[in-house]
Amino acid sequence: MEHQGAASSKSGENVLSSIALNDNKAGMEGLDRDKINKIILEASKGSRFYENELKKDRQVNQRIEKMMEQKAKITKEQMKQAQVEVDKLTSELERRRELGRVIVHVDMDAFYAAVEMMDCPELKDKPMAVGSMSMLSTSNYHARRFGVRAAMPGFIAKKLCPNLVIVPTNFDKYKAVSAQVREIFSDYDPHFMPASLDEAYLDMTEHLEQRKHWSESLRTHYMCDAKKESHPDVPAVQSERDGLSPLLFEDSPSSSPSLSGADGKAVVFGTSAEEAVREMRFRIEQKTSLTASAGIAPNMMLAKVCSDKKKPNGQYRIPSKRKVVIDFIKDLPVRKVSGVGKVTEKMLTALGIVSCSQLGQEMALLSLLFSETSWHHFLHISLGLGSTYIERDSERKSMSTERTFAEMSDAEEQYSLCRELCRDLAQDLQKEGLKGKTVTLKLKNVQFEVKTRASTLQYTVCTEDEIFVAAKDLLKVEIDSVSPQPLRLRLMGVRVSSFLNAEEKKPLQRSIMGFLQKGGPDPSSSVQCPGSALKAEASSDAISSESHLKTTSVPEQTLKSRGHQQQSFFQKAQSKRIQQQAQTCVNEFMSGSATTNKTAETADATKTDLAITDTQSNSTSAALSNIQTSLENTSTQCFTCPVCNREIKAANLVAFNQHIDECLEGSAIKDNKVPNMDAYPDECSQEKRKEIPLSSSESRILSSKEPFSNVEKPSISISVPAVDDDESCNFSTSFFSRRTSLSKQPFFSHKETRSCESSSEASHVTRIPEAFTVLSGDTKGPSLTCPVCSQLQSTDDLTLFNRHVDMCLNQEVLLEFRGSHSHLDHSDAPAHKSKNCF
DNA sequence: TGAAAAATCAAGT
DNA sequence: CAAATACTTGATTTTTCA
Repeated sequence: MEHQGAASSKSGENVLSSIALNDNKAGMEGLDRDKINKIILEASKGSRFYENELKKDRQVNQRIEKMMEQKAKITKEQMKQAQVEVDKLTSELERRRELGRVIVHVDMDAFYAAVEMMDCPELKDKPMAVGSMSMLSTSNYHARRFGVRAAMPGFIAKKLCPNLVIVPTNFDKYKAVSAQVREIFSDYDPHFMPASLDEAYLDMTEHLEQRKHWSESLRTHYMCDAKKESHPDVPAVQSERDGLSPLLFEDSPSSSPSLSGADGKAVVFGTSAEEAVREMRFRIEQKTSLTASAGIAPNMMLAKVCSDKKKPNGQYRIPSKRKVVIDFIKDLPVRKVSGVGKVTEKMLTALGIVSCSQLGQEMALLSLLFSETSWHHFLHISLGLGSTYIERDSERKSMSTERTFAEMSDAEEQYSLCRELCRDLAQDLQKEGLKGKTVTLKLKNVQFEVKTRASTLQYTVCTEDEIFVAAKDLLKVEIDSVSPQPLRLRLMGVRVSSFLNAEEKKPLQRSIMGFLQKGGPDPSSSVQCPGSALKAEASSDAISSESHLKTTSVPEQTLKSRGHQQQSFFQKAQSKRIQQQAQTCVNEFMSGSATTNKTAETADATKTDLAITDTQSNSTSAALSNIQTSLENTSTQCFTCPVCNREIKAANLVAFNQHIDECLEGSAIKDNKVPNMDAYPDECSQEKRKEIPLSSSESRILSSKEPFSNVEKPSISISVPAVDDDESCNFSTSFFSRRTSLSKQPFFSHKETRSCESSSEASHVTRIPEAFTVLSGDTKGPSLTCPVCSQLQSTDDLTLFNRHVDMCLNQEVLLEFRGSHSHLDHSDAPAHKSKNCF
């Protein structure tokens, strides 16, 4: 009732607040706001976008209503209590108030637009904006007079200002200019914090301390020149003529009297904070011919507000005195403070709070209505407090990419786009050498409703294929959930997060066994070529010091702490191959079947949670038998023993595995590296799996609750229902792990484990295998044996050795696909990169 | 009850 | 010729699920 509906019905302006013009920004004074809002509304009304905005607005109103109900229930007693707590915290904060630092926030004026105008002087007299017809990033001050501003779609801007020139964004250009500006920043604070390309926080305290003793010459700067150096290809516009900010305003306020000099003239700056900042801005302008605004204050929050105060091309300072700060805060609208957005503003307004002093007065109430973090934030604001310590480069937490497009309803197309996004993202990730465990898919349908779906894997990913495997599953679930209707999308995005933190990134001098066993890539060195998950694994760990070669086990603690996420190098390699194989099978099935539901996921190696049981639907069994058949087709011929490297003709895998076992027994025992195998129960006899966990649960390398199941089987399990105990023995995908628990078990099945065993739930405990070692004999001299081709390598350089193993493994992958799967009509390309998965 | 997922808010362009 | 509202990141809050 008292809460305004989506649109307030007062005097002519019934425009959604979210759509309406925000004219509190610089360059927007004295506009005909009503007229502008009317045009915006006309252009928006009835659109799906607008409808969604209405919907969101209603949601906010509901929240407000809830809040008001809560407020009504608050008792006097509660308020009193709350007030006590607020007062307590207030005096605590007051006691700790820090006024000793000089924090500066610098913000370039209409940055992108200014750069574009510099590059193309014809633009400088015209209203222009940077962006596209669908969205503007920023506009010049000319255009702002028409109400054209950042975050406004271009086609609406055109209605406001038909002559508007829209220039596409050119980030490389902005970055280059930004770099020049940052050079100057670092003269005043080497640890400055960039907030974006055109914004930064500086702590000038130290600089000012030193500056006091600087001679005049150190504070003298000259007009021009630098500009030409920095922009050799750009005509130096006409800044020489006007002195200041010719690009933005003819009537540019000359903020520093000392600046009105002629070309080449020396300008001397004083030692105060204001003078230093003025100097900095002067240098920025001389160097780039662009202007900046700045705020000087005792903390970041205030500095940020200040930099907006005298925009453009001005600066404002709040002296470091408590009283001045309080006065400044008094009438400041809360919305001006960074961190208070549209929604918070609206909620506060509903409580009658607009200014910061009102905020302070209502703190007791707010502490009862908002979360602790929220009201603490509010309290800081109301006291004029903010951070006085500028954080250095904090670690990135996520990376994503998303795209908007014309309606897309075709699933095939959607998968293909999804892959494309994964590819782009993988590229970016690899540029920074990052790998993350969580993959998030973002979808926006044509009604503008946004959905995100995430899945956290047991290991880190960074390649196109790895990300896609997870992303496509998430997508599939969504497609299935509305089928047979199509998903009608207008945006799709993929994000990777949960990067390993610095701790986990520590290379942790690992033993060669650790490397083989757990094989986790060291993300800090995992700059790998796209699509080659295998590669980096080897290189990253190649550094393991030789002195560790003899180590035969990794301390339990270490294993626990480093987590379950890691597969061994070989496990990964194998699981990858298996994955591809499975995928191919499934693809085949899918392409030949009308039932596209549910089955694909069963074959997927990395999905985390699904488990298919034998109670599944017909289509599932169909898929399985199909997979089985196609596997059988390729399973009965010739095998290469990875130990003796000979071609072995075997009737079945059991026979072949027996051969390998014999081979191994021979060499391992000889090397005296075999632990007492009897200590470990024979897994085969325990495990008679009656189900086929083709699913993702198989891919759980380790569950966090099973700290020691580190050698659990990775990746996919395409196992076959237990028929005959012996025959159904599981052929582990995990190379080493199986040695440990199954001396009788096959060790490496030719066509990669068409069946496998033990899902992560397996109760047995597998030990770190000391059995298998790449060391043969002494640790002196070249003595490394490749576990794939089984040949003694003539090097003891681990890097070289690993490279060799890599080659071996990759070769196999290629061979496999060339050979065994040529009969598949729909097979994926060998290593990676098949555009369509379904 | 706690972690993961999902949604929401906010900030910059 | 008409239609047409972005992208990236971090933080916080809410929901869900075991």
